Amino acid sequence: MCIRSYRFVTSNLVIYWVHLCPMSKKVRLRFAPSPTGGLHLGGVRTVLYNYLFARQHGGEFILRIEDTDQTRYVSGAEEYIIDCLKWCGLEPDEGPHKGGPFGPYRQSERKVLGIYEKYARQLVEQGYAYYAFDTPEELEQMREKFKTPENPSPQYGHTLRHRMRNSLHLPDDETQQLLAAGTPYTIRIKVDPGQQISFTDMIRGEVTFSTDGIDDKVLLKADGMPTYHLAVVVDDFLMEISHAFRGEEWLPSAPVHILLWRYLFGEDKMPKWAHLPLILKPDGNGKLSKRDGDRLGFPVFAMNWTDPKTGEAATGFRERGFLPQAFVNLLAALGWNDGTNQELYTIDELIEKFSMDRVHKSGAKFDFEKAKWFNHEWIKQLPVTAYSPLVKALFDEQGIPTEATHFEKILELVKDRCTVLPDFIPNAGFFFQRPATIDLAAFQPKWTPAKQLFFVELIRQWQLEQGWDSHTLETGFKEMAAAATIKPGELLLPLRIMLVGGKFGPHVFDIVALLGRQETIDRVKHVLSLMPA
RNA sequence: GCCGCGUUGGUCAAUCGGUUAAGACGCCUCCCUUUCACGGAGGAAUGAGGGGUUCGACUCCCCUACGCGGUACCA
Repeated sequence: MCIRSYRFVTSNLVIYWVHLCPMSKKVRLRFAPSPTGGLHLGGVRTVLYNYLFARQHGGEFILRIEDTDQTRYVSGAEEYIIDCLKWCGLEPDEGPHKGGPFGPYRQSERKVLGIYEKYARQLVEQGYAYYAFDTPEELEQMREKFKTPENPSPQYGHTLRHRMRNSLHLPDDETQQLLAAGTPYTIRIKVDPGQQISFTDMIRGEVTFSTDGIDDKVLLKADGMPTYHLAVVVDDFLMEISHAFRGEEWLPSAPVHILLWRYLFGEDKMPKWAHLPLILKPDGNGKLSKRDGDRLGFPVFAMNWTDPKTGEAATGFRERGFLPQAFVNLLAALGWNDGTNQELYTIDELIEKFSMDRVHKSGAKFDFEKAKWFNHEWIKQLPVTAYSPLVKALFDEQGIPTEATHFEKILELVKDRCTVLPDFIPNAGFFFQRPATIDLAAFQPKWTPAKQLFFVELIRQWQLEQGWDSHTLETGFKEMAAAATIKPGELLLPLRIMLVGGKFGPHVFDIVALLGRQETIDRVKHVLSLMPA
């Protein structure tokens, strides 16, 4: 990049640019999920904050698939994640699905290239890591053996590693023999006690850990795959990541990553870290999980997800009838605000106003009521053309014909009363097909022959009616009511019920106008025929 | 157990040492609407506890409690 700029820039500026180049790192962020299942609310929010920061700084947003655990790999999960990002409008600039200059973007493919192994061996040579030959069973025995009430989970670290089978404590020739014999091994980082490791988190400020409590994490697994710890730092370096935003659950392992940066690439090249607060379950405590959604009746995944192994299905916000604009908006607001009273933001406004230092430190309980409020607001504010195809698809699914020419006018008329997209069905369905049930009981007790007569006369009038707009229809109706000496209120409710089937819906004469002359008359006639003469 | 992070109404939250401690969701009341919503006007409801520092603490420090996260050849 520097070289390319060189040609187009005057010599004075070149000096400036070349001088600045190593310092002013291009802004590059990444979302690095494991393809193990549905994309959780918290995951999408992590994506969002990454995306907003990247866009705000004219940088790039990268998708990297961390599929280093073959036992947890779920087929289809990667495509699903990509689809979710697309639905949310948070599309990466680089990723496994579209390539880019820093590929491959799947860690399993990068592993084949020997990338991680190279760095793992380098660490061993430098004395920062070592070979460990302990089998899973041996590790289990160790944990069992050294477990005490005070220390229920003994760690493989400076206090215990001398009792284990590793290149640090085995005689050199034995290590060489084991290696030569092809004995399975892992490579573990050697963490020396007695050091303080500090770093500045963009949300939390300075955070300090002592190496005393950090174990010798496995870097390279026996199958040759890197663990997360090795893979993130190697890939963040190789992909020139400038800022790494991830969930708070990673905070405790940050010191391991910092050590790795120090040993491998230099701490000065390390991305700036931010550990995002968790999204908590609405009741009680703890991380929001899919189970909470099932239990409390709301989605936690962005889109529908069915686990291919278990067949277990989970509904998504999309299928529940959320608009992506609302989904992104509500996620942005969960843990961040700009200090004003504004709550509704477009993605462009978010890009402009988002700032990491206004992200909360503490987790937020998810409130589905508030989430629905956001959606409701977006349905009301957006022009119906923004979502009418989605609504049409919903009607199609229900087998409700929507050939009516006024489709969008109808949606416009009822959108204020729709919180999620499927709400359009009960609120607008009666425009397209006659109500399945008619709440006769609501007006039958007060029904009189005079009213019956009024409606018969009304039909006759409407057949002759010149104009067919809401206002003239209403005045005509009221005049007739006056002539019949019946209070309009006595007639309005029956009319409404004849047309929509119940006590709901927009202004009656708006309905009459949109329904059209023939259909309105037919519906009135039909109900009249149901009434005792 | 140990390590780390956190703690303002039921929930999301503003405040960055001096305010009657905003606003939103939800809830309640009223108005509008001869339906139901939308909308409008009100209302109830908050700084975990204890010590400091300070003329003054929700804001700064310490302790305690509580919660969360981590403590895997999972991410």
